[in-house]
Amino acid sequence: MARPAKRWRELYDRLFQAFGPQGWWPGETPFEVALGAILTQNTNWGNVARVLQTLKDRGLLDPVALARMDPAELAAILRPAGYYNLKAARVRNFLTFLREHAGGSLERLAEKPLEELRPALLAVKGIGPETADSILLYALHKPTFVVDAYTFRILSRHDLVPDSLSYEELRRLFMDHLPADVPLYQEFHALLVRLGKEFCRPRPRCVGCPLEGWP
DNA sequence: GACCAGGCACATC
DNA sequence: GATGTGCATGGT
Repeated sequence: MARPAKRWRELYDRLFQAFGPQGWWPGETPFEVALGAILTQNTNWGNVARVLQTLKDRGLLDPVALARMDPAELAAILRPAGYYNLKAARVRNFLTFLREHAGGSLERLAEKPLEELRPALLAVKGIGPETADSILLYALHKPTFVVDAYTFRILSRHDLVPDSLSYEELRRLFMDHLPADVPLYQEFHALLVRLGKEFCRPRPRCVGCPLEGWP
């Protein structure tokens, strides 16, 4: 988008003014955040929260404990989050990645630079661009922008970008027009999700949307 | 009962 | 590169 950098900041300011700070991501530890990122793929967050609570109650919200579990048993616990067989495999792929790259520690993983981590995460089967960027931004505090279905829908519905953009193109637009600021990226994405959930839904169309009349 | 939800891999053209 | 399909539960 040929839109100047000022416009991107204005979009953020408008959303922040409308909704206030979102305090994302929900999760007490970086590992819980990363796990949530995988489990919420194309899935309502409420279903994911239920699974995370079960894991927490059983003392399983831990890389070592999860890796020790029988795969079928893991899948059974993930059931409420949907795609449970698929997600059990994806979680296990991530655990293997974590062990091989950082001895199972997200704190140690965070010591590596973004430029190295992003391609490495994307190489994990089951971790695509949105999941990778969510883990990087919210669990590892790396300055990468998270694009999701809400982001596409909001920007295209309000004619802020052409709807032909790819994930990477839209991500670059945000990053090229905003400073590499982790809290800013975290809030911005969270605000877009908030807007998407409350107003910019598939049906009915936006009513009373804070972006009406903007720019 | 249809539609939706903070995707991804894989096949096919 | 674009498009179609399978994966699955739970809320509205």
